[in-house]
Amino acid sequence: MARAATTTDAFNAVAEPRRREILDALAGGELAVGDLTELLGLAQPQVSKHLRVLREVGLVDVRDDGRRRLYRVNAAPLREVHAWVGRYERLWNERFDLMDDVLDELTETEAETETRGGD
Amino acid sequence: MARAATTTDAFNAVAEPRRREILDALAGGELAVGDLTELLGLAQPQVSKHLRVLREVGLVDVRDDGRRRLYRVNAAPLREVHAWVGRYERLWNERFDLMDDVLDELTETEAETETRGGD
DNA sequence: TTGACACATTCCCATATGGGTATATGTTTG
DNA sequence: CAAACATATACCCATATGGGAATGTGTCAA
Repeated sequence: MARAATTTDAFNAVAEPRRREILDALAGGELAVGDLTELLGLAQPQVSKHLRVLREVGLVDVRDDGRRRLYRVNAAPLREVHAWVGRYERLWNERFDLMDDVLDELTETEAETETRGGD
Repeated sequence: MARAATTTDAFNAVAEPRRREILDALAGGELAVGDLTELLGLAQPQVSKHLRVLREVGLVDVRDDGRRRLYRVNAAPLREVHAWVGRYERLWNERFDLMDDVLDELTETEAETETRGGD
């Protein structure tokens, strides 16, 4: 099997930096494809393709406006991502507590070393 | 260019469900590779390869214990993910508020419709 | 030292990717 | 209608993937 499709879920869709940029841009409100190509400095077909992926996982909605298509964010699929990552919030805090302990120990060790006159 | 490497960052590393399972398993504490293969029902080489990816993005640390290798979570790299997704929390809530509005409107419409005696 | 054990690495392969470029579809204007 | 504009799709390609299977590396026991 190969890597899971980018359209599998929000996790995969959002792993691509360009798609995160698109969502960030759309966070301010509806934008047309042309606006996005300009903002991202990316060619139009690529933008359209990224938007397709985002649409397929439900991260954006489209609306027709004459010959343009206005895209807007639908953050709902990000809830799952947020929920999963959120479960680790406690862990990375603990991690930093541990880090502090280690740093303290290092400081003590250095103090001892200096007392002994170096290695 | 092809898709970004899974070892590029936590976003990409965590897009793979198996790797999320591994992290979930390790959330309870240190585990050896063998424990993980059993828990995930995945072959040992595959587990080792997933662990390599997780190591390369700093999501796990290793420790030697005789002929086994104990892995533990290091959630720090998930902070960035959490931070990015977190910016959309307000948006998906707004989204649900809008949904509520829509539902209200629908209810009203139905009420009218019933008053008028159906469609 | 040999064998058993635990894990890492290598090779093979079908697959989807993302960018580039060209072209199709659809809409507005003249 | 044709031309211009906005967007979507199709195609080509180098690349990394993740699983399967085989093998390499290092550690413990007899």
